[in-house]
Amino acid sequence: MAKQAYVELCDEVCTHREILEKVQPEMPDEERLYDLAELFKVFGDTTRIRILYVLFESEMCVCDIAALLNMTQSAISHQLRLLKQARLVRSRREGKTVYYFLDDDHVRTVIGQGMEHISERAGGRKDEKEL
Amino acid sequence: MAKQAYVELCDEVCTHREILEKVQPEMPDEERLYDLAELFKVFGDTTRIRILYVLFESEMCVCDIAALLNMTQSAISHQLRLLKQARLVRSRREGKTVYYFLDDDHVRTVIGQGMEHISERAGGRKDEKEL
DNA sequence: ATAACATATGAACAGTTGTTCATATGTTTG
DNA sequence: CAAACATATGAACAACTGTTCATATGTTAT
Repeated sequence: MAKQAYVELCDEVCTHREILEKVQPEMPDEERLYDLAELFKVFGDTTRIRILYVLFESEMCVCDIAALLNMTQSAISHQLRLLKQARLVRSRREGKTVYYFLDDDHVRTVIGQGMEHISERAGGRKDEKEL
Repeated sequence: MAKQAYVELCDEVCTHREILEKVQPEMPDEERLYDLAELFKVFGDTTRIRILYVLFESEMCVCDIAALLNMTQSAISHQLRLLKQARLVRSRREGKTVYYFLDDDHVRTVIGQGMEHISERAGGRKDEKEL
């Protein structure tokens, strides 16, 4: 009922110390897991996803992205800052305008895998291997 | 200042209709982009990331996950529901206990790529190709 | 049927997040 | 320098999210 002190697994029915001993050493540090979640949070917003998609095609300045996505310059600028902090985009200044572009290819892979995943939904996958 | 009616790009300095015409047809439907962001939102939480990592090793019942992560059964159950709705995990009942396991391999790929991305941070990458 | 256990779920509350608005910074041109 | 333009940023507010608590559902054994 209350919080378990150590790691008191549920009765002995379903769980075993064996699992614990197998799983725990494989877990990354708390800090890494936190950073990972922070990274995915950045992907977890429609505006930012749209920005990234736009940048798939070509580098672009802030006001263009704003125009393309039909949003205010301020909103885009705020989001670009987050994308930059997460190292998903970088920027380059040319006179008054600042061009943003994708940082590395993990962005493409991650988004690509995500797209695949949500696409499978529509497809078959009716087979449940359990009862 | 106010919202642009159509797609009025920023002056003519930086932007061009060409870009617009190139980018816009490549953009997925709003609905897909929304679903994609929703998917990544699911990855964007430490608890859920930790659950997924635990399930990398082996299927597991709710109370075991709760014990391993030192969280309440309720909290884990709520999160498992989200993971299930996102089709990242599935479940299988065996008597009183319900076992959860990873649904497909996109989970591994996505998390793997995410890990790679945050790891590069520590590494080199000091080269800025622009001024 | 009742008790015991594993899981699921609704309501509520605190903490977080995305946008807007106003304004600041930085750059170019006159 | 001042004006014009592109971008950045701080404050504030509404909307959303994760946990907790209480309780419901489902399963097994007595």
